[in-house]
Amino acid sequence: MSDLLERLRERGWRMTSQRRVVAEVLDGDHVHLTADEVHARAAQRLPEISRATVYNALGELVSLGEVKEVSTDGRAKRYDPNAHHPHQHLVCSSCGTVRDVHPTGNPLGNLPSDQRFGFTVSEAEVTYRGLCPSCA
Amino acid sequence: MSDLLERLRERGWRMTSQRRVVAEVLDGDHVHLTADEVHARAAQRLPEISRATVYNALGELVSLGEVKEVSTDGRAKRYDPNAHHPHQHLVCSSCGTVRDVHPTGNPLGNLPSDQRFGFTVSEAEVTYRGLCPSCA
DNA sequence: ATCCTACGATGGACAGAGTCCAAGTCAAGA
DNA sequence: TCTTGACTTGGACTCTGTCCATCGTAGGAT
Repeated sequence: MSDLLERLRERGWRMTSQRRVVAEVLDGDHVHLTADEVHARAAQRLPEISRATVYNALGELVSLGEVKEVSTDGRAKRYDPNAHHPHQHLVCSSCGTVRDVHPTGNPLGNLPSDQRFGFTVSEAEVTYRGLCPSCA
Repeated sequence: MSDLLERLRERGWRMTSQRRVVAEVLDGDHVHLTADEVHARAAQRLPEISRATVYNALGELVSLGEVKEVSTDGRAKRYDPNAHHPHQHLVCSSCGTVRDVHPTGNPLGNLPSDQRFGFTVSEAEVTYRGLCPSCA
């Protein structure tokens, strides 16, 4: 882990204290923070950091493919740094907790060509919903 | 089709002109309108209808299980009246168009119990993404 | 057919998430 | 150390959705 900073530097991402803090907050496995949560954690280390900067940094990390945007409900998007390891999400319908899961099979394979309607399909995103142990 | 009104009446849904118009706008297959789009279409027939009323009606239709809420991106939710026929969605990453699709297999079956982490999993939602013919 | 009343509609204020912009600041190459 | 283009800031703004007090009306009761 924690080679996120490393990779970003190698890719020529201009490093500022704000960007470093955002990347550090996101680094790790099973992290699914909202932009506001990222901002709150970043602000613990760098109190003056602004929301706009956090949104900018997150947007760039997404463009760079280092972080994935996940919208599990209609509420705030979550940012998942585990972008290099394909996985799906299991979401608690009650409290919103998110777990990374690895289903069997390839979801893209389940869409026959007569169901693609001329689309160039590039991705299949599966969201499992249910109640987590604490909420059940 | 168009027995949506019928079903609602049978279920004792108090019928007002506003609710009727909302239900009529939503009736049909392959309809995936946002709340604002529903409001706009409803307002063509009933100019004074308010946004709050549309949101109320949509919320109730969802509670009644007659309409499904779909959040394909982080933006506005879409309302899918095709709730009685299980299906998944194919979304254009560029223009946001949504198509109903019927993949093979049962997505819930692809999540082995050692990947459920104690959750009571009740639903699997698959979103295929790609470019539609016009955007490709 | 008319009356009652509880349920529904209205619209304006409010809230949460996210974007935009002009002005100030700074990382990093020369 | 200097320079400059890229980055940051904070406040205003947009979009989506919710809330609430007040008014209107569907539909059962008479």
